[in-house]
Amino acid sequence: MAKILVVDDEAHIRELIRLYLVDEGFEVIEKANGEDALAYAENQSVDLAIIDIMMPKLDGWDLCKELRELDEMPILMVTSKGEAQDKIKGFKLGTDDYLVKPFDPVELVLRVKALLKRYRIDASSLIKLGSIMLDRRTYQVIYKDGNQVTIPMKEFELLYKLGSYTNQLFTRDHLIEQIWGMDYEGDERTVDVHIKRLRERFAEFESDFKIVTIRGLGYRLEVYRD
Amino acid sequence: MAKILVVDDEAHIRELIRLYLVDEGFEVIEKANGEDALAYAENQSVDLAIIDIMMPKLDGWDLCKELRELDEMPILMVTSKGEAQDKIKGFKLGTDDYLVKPFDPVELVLRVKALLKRYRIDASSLIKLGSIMLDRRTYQVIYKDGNQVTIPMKEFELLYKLGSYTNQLFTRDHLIEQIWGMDYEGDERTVDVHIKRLRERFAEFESDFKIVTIRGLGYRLEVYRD
DNA sequence: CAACTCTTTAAAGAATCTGTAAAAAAGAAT
DNA sequence: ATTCTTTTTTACAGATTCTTTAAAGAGTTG
Repeated sequence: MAKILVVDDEAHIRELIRLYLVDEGFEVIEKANGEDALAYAENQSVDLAIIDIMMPKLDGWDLCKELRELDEMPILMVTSKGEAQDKIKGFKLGTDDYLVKPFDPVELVLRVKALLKRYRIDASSLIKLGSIMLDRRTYQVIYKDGNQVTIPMKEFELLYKLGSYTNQLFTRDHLIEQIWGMDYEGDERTVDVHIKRLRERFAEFESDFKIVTIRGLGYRLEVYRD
Repeated sequence: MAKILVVDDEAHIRELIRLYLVDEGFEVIEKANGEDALAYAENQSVDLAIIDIMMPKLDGWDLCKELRELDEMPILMVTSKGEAQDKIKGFKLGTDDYLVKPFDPVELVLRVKALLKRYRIDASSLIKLGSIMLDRRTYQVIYKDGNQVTIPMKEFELLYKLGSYTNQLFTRDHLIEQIWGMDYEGDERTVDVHIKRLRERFAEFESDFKIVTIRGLGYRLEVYRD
């Protein structure tokens, strides 16, 4: 399920949000201030962020801006009453939706779901590639017999990305931007090497799925069975 | 490419927007009022809408609301100066972005692209030639059974070009200019060789489509069935 | 710190694609 | 029927792109 970052300095508000979201099967990460939230998002992927505007250290708007630079994720702002002016500001910064405190938690859940849908984010963190599965939460490969194995991070991310959109072409550019980050300076051939290792590692599953080279363009993952 | 609905009662604004968008390869549908726009969107699929707020009949906000109910499409609002209040209203209705007139067309294009990316929309340009299809995004041939195959780039481009305007004559000159670039120095016969390769590759689909030689002039692609 | 794994780089080796040139075939024209 | 023009076919060499390998660098762990 989707991982949601909840940033608010009031613990009871976070608790309230968490309760409702967890109930819907979402994974919730709580942070009390923008700084902690940013530090987390820099290392871990987050599918959606719910951010309170008024916060110590890094405030909601700045966090929003920073997150936007990290990744194209949907952001839901929470404002206190009487901050109308802030709405416009948020609008400009590219917030996707907002709620005014006090809000109905049910509406929060609805909006979260709508945003995930709008961003075409597939909530499940489990991907099935023929007889194996990839679990994004643990970065593990799960075999049919239930065996779980950890594989190198980059390899996992690459396979996971390709597997998230089977049959779709990914250019090396695109993969590097998505996995290594847009500021990556290195060689494009790095992708090739990881692809090679994945092919090697999963050679025995050739009849389940295969990474296909599209000459001059990139790679594509084909799945042959469920 | 993505199809964009432009709704504005001022013809010259529509014209301006159209010029820039078409230049980027988008397909543009112009409508002068909300009613016409809605009627269109109800029957034809649209990837993104650019809507002016002030319009006769059905105004921008109402159109926005109606479109939202039709389909989850990104909407870019265009406001005239001094309608600050409207921004908040639009925000609530779930507009995705906005621009204030007069705007820089280049920025419009940037925002359109950002929205399409955010919504994960990349309207692929598919061409159908009898029982096979060509996907420009991936440079691949898609067979009826769903099999996707990569063919050499130049061959693909040639077939794609011919297939984009079936039955229309293309001189070698024209093809070279379009595919190889106007600065291409090489021999015209190169086209012939690629045509030969295409004919060979798709020999089994002769009853679907065929590349016909027009002696002394060039080539033409005929399609025999849908 | 030494051993380990993971990641990246660099470069050689493979595979594939592309353009050329020339021979063969086909189509017009005389 | 012969000649001329244009297209098709063939084969190959050069160019481009991908794969593989090996080794260095970075980061971790005992």
